Amino acid sequence: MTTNERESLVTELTKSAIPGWAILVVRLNRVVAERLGVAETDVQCLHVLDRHGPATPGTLAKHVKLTTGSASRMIDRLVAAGCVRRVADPGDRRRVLIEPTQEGIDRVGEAYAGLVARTRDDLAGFGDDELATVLRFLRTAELSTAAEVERLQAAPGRT
Amino acid sequence: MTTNERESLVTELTKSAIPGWAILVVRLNRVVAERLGVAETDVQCLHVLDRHGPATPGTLAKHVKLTTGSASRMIDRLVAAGCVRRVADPGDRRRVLIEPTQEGIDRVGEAYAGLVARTRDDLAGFGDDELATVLRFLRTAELSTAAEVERLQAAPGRT
DNA sequence: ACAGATTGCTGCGTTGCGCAGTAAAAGTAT
DNA sequence: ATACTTTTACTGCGCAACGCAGCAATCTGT
Repeated sequence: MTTNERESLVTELTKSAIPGWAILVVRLNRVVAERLGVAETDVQCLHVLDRHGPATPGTLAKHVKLTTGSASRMIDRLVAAGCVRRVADPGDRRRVLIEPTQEGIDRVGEAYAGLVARTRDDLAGFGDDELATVLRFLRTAELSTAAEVERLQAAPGRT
Repeated sequence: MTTNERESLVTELTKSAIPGWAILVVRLNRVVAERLGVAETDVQCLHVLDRHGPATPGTLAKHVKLTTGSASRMIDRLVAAGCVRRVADPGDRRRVLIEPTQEGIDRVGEAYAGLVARTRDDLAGFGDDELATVLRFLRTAELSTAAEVERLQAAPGRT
């Protein structure tokens, strides 16, 4: 039966392939943080800035799941590392906008250059429609993962 | 030109889709660790045990990129949390094998049950051949990421 | 103008981690 | 058989990241 073959494919994806890659993604994050000389959370912060543009410390704290106090320290580290810069918000003088410096952008880009090159090589083995399929999968997976993160954070106790 | 379309696909994958999902994977790891009441590294250890079976503290330390001393503490935490158990190796009395307990397996399974369910729903929107494509991509990505992690760890300074 | 909410920033304690050192067991050479 | 080296896992110690609680500055609504 083809339904069994499909089921085994789905199981292998959810139980093996996706977790298998996820383990390495977390580990890569750790190695990159060490290389950049910042904490793991700081790397996440840089990614958020890269994807969503400048943000306030409070917004960043929510994105990387930190308290505002810890976010202040995180920003201190990133400023000390020369990766970001604090900019006063002219409209609201309480607010401070965090934006990446060119040096920070370059440093992150260099750290991931090797992986990007490898990935480009990998993708050469896929057809155009296959690339579209992979992209579609990644987008949906991102949404589902985001939703699950949100749910788990909201859920108070066990289950 | 179709080569430009393909190039934009590749760029979107390497610069947006893959990092976008990776951010959430790291964040999910953090949330799951909080839920299980252990450190983030401990969750990685549980994944390694789940994928490769029982291992010694030294092996686990290498897999999660920790010193043997820190691995001892990590195992202490996991034992205290009821997730793993120390078993003496009869062949080599120096060695200790770490194996997950049933409770640990169940706890981890429950933590990821929601995401697995969502992912299964997502995969329902893909054809059989598309699932095979996604699986193939994830496997190659896992290998490339592993190679890059290895390289970055081996590389001493900048670059 | 006044009260309350929002935003970001500091002490303090907790905890995870690396480093250095230790003990026990296995391997190896004379 | 004995002595030396290697391997494996486990402890003090210091450092750093994080949460919590509190604070000052600023904005907003009446």
